[in-house]
Amino acid sequence: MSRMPTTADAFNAVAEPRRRQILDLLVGGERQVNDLVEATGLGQPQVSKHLRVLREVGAVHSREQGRRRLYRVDPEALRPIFDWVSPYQRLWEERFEQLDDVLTDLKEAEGDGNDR
Amino acid sequence: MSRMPTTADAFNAVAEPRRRQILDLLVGGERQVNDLVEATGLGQPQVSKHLRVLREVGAVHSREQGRRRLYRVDPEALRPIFDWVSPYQRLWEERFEQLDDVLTDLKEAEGDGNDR
DNA sequence: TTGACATATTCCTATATCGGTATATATTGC
DNA sequence: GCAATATATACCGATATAGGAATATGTCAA
Repeated sequence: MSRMPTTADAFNAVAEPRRRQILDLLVGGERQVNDLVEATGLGQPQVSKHLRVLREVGAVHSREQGRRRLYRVDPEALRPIFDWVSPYQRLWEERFEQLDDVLTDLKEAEGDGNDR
Repeated sequence: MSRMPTTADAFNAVAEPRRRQILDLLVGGERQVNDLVEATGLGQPQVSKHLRVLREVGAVHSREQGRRRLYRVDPEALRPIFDWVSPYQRLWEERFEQLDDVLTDLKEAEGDGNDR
């Protein structure tokens, strides 16, 4: 077998930095494709293809307005990513607190003359 | 060009569900490879290869103990994912609040003694 | 030393990608 | 209808995968 398709889920779709960039641009509001082409510096077909992937995982939706197509972000599709990664945040925060404790202890120990 | 290597960054590394599963198992504490093989049902070489990818992006570290190798998770490597996705959480929460407001308004419009 | 155990690496193959270029499909305005 | 604009799709080429099987490396124990 090969690697999982980019359209398999949000995790795969968002692994590509250009697609994250596009989503970040859409956070500012609806945009048409040409806007995104200009903002990203990518070719128009490339942007359309990235949008297709994002559409297939539900991360964006589009609405037609004459000959242009307006895209908007659907943050709900990214929730599984947030849900998965959130517990790890607790871990690195705990670790930070432990480091903090160590530093506090060092400060206290500094009281008499030990170097460093 | 082709798709970005899985070892390019944490986003690509965790796009593979098996690797997320392995990380989730390691949250419980250090584990040796055979443990992970049994817990995941994957083949031993597959697990070793996944661990290699996770190591290369810094998501796990290993320590040798005799003939076994103990792996532990390093949550810090996942921080960029959390940082990127967090702002989107606000968006879907806002949306939820809006929905909530709508529901509240509907309730109020309904008029009389209904409990929540 | 020899054999059993634990882990990593190599080779193979099918597959899905990504960018680039060219082209197809609408839609608008004259 | 025709040219111009906006977007999507098709085709190509190079590449990196993921699982499977076989093998290499390393360590312990009798």
